[in-house]
Amino acid sequence: MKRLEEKVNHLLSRRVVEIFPDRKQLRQQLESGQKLRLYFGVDPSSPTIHLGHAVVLKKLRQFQELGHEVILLIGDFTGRIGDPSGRTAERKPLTHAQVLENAQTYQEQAAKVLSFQGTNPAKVKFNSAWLDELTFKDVIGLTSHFTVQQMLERDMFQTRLSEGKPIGLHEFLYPVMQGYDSVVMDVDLEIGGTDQTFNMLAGRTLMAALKQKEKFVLTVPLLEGLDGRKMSKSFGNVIGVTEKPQDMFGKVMSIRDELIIKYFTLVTEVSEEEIKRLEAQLNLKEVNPMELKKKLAFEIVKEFHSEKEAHEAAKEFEKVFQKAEIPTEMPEIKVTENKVPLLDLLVISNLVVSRTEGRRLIEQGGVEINQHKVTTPNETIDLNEPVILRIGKRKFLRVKA
RNA sequence: GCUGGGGUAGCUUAGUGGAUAGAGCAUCAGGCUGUAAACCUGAAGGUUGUGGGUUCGAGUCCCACCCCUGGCGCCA
Repeated sequence: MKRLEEKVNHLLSRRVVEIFPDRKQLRQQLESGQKLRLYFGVDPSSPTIHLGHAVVLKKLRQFQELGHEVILLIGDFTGRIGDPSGRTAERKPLTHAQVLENAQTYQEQAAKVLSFQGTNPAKVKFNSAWLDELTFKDVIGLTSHFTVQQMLERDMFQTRLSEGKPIGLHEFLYPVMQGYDSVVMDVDLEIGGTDQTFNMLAGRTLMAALKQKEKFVLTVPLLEGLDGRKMSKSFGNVIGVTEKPQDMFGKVMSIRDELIIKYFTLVTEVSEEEIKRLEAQLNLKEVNPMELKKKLAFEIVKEFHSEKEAHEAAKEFEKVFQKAEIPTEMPEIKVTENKVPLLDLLVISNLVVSRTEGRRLIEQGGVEINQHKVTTPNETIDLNEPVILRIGKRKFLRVKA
């Protein structure tokens, strides 16, 4: 029993921001040994599951390991309507085929963290299964459980109201839809990022009204992306869970120092005591943050790939970026001529979109051939021997005749 | 029905009828570094919502249309 208490403690502390209605009640339920049904809903608009999602998935995984029933809900219906919480007005409606395809890759990606096999496999559901079936009458019935005042409490709406910006009526329906998900699946708990708090709480309202039942809500912290803003596809600052070890390692190395500890806490399994120790070292400047980041990158690659690949990625990183050597592997193209103008080569190989861009990069000193900076744009390359092209810091290409 | 604001780069926007439409953020490259961040240098990015008109000359003025949007009225 002691062990269960410890696990529950851990479950409800790390990677947790808030618990509704309160932590104590959820703790009691969990300690009683009762199995809960819980879910996390993802928006299928972007095909990548990134480390931000992984934080939530890890929380689900913990519940899964304790024997609770976990559901990954694909918001395919919601995805087809468009997301109101951003001001991204237009969002291409997804076709049914696209949704299925996304769902497939979602599950594959989520499988990096969650288990979909074995004794207590996580389930995948689609909310179109029930949302498509609702009649207008049903919808009105659902909305009658909310007041406009409740909806307006939402920060986002308050802000827009005071700025005189529009609020679409349909935007009030999103929380209602999400809430209905909870009711249909009859869950005991919903987990999501703090940005979803309002929507998840709407589920509590509906659950109480329609099923006279308590639904817990647990929020996890949002993970900042490479540049410190919220990790989001539209900012281009994401690290995908299925990215190649090399890319993953490199991207982690490029996060700002202030995020190191947060990343350790949220996306690795390094113990909290160890993290505290690292944080102290960092604060006392006993360690070069770069070294710590290498450890972080290693842990993350290990987490999503394997220890072996993490070692390799670390080695490769040191080789290419710290010792400025040539990577062991790189893409390769073959050309038919023995002598090719450099600008043509850059365009053919898709390293640049136009000759102008290629010229610019060369003039700025961003192009190397066999580790020598190219200085003149109108150079012709002799391909009797294969050459190695480098554009910027990261792009390499081997060219053969 | 009445009325106000707006549409210029991926985003936010500046721009008296007068030169090649300018800036910040984001992007890309270089420098400094630790592939950090910040900073410095440089670059790319535009059919100025659409179509007409006036003019030597229109982002700017006129007309029509399209799109976004605030408010009022109509329901006591």
